[in-house]
Amino acid sequence: MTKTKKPNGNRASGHERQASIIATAAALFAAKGFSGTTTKEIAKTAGVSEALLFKHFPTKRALYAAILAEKAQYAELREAVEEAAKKQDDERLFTLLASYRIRKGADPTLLRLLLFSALEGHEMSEMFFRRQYRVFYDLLAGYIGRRIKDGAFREVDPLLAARAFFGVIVHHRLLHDIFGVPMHRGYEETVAEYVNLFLDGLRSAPSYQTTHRALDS
Amino acid sequence: MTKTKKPNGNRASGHERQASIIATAAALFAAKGFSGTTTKEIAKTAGVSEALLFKHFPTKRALYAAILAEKAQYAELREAVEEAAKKQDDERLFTLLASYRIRKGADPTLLRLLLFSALEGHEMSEMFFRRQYRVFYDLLAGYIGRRIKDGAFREVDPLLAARAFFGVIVHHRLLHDIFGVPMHRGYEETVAEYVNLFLDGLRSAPSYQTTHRALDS
DNA sequence: CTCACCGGTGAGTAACCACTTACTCACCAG
DNA sequence: CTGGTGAGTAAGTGGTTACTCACCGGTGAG
Repeated sequence: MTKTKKPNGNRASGHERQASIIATAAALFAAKGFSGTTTKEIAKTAGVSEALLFKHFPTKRALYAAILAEKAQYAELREAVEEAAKKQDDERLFTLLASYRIRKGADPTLLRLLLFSALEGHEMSEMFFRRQYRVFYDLLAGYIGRRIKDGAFREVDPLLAARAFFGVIVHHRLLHDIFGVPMHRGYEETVAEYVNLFLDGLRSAPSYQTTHRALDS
Repeated sequence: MTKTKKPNGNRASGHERQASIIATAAALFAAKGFSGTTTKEIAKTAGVSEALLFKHFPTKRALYAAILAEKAQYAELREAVEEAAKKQDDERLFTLLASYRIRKGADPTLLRLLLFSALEGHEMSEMFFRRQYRVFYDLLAGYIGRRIKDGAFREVDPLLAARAFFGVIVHHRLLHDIFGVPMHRGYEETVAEYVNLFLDGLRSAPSYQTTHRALDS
C-alpha cells in the first residue's frame, strides 16, 4: 500500500459515535436549519467520513428526526412544578417555570431547533413541541383553573392566562437568544419582575370598571 | 414546428414584473426559508424564466434582501397608537397594539419571514426587526414610563413590562400561525382578555406582600 | 426602412447536493 | 491461519443549484 497507515486507537464504539454525531449535527441544525446544513459539513465537524454518517442514519431526515426525538425527552422540571402546585405556592410555581427558561446558562439550541422544525414543517415538529412546551402549558392552565375555583385568582380564561405567561417567557428568550437584544437586567430580577407583574394581574380584584365584555359572553 | 410563437400582449413593464416576482418569492421564502427555496421554483411559480429573475436581481440573496426591505416599510399603525397615547386611553392603546397582530385576516407571512431571517442570520434581519417590532416596543415602553410617573401605573420596569405585553401577543401568533394551535376563543375576546389581564397587573396596588426576592436560592 | 432597446428565454455550466459502492483495517473465535 | 464482523473510508453516482450567455421578437424614434 502506498499510503501511510495511522496507528489507530481512536476507534469508537457504535453508540459513542452515534451520540457524538447527534451532538455535532444538533448544533449545526440549530444554527443553520435543516436545509441550511449539509451532510458533508456534519461529517467534517464530527471528524468522520460522510459514508459513516449514512451507516448510522439511513437519510439526512432520519438523523434530524433522531435529534428531535432525543431532545424531546424531558421530565425533571415536572416534579418540582407539580410539588409547588400541590402546595399552592404561586410565586414558587411561576418562578420555577420562568427561571427554567430564563437563567444564566440556558442553552439556545433547543429553542432554535424547535423554531426551525416548526417553520420548516418537519413531521417531528409537533411531537417535539408537545413534549417541550405543551406539557407545562397545560399543567399551568389546569393550576390556574383550580386557583380560580378556590377564589385565589379572579375569573379569567385559564388557557389564555397560561398562554400569556408563557408568552412573556418565550418572547424574552426570542429577543435575547434569536434577535440578540441584550438583557437589560439580571436574570433573577427579570424573572421576579415578570412573575410579579403577572401574578398581580391575576390576583387583583377588578378595582375599577374596565371593559369586561370579554368574559361574561 | 420548431417553436410555437404565442400571440403576446401579456408583456409586463419592468416594475410590474419586479413587483410580481417579489410577491411570489416572499410567499415562498416565508413558507420554506431562504435555503429551502430554489430560484427555479420561484421562477416557475411567478410564471417566468429563471434567467429573467437574474435580470432583475443579481443574486438570490439580493432578491431576499429586496423583500425584507420592502416588508420593513410600515407606519400606518403608528399614528393611531400615538394618538391613543396622547389621550392616555390605556385600553385603546393596548387593544390597538394587540388587535393589529391578532385579528381575522392577519397574514402570517411577515412573522415567518422575520423568524426565518433571524434564525438563518441574514444581514437584513436586524433592520427588518427594528422596523417591524422595535418601534412599537420602544413606543410602548415610553408610554408605560410616563404613566408610572403620573401615578396611573405602579412602579415596574417599563422596558420589561413592554416586553411582557408584546410577548403575550407574539407568543399567541407563534402558537396560532407557526405551531398550528387552534384559537380557542374569538379574536376580539382573546385580545380583550389579554389586555385586561395585563392592565390589571399594571394598575393594581401590590395588595399583599409577595416574596420579591424570587430566587435568592 | 432600420436599428437600438427592452422584455424575455432555451440551453447551458461548474459547483454542490444527498447518498452509494466497493473497499481496507483491526480484532477475535475456533 | 482462517473466516466473520464491526468500524471506517476514498471515490464515486445522478440529480440539483445558483447563475450565465447567446439569442429572439416586438416597438417606436429617426
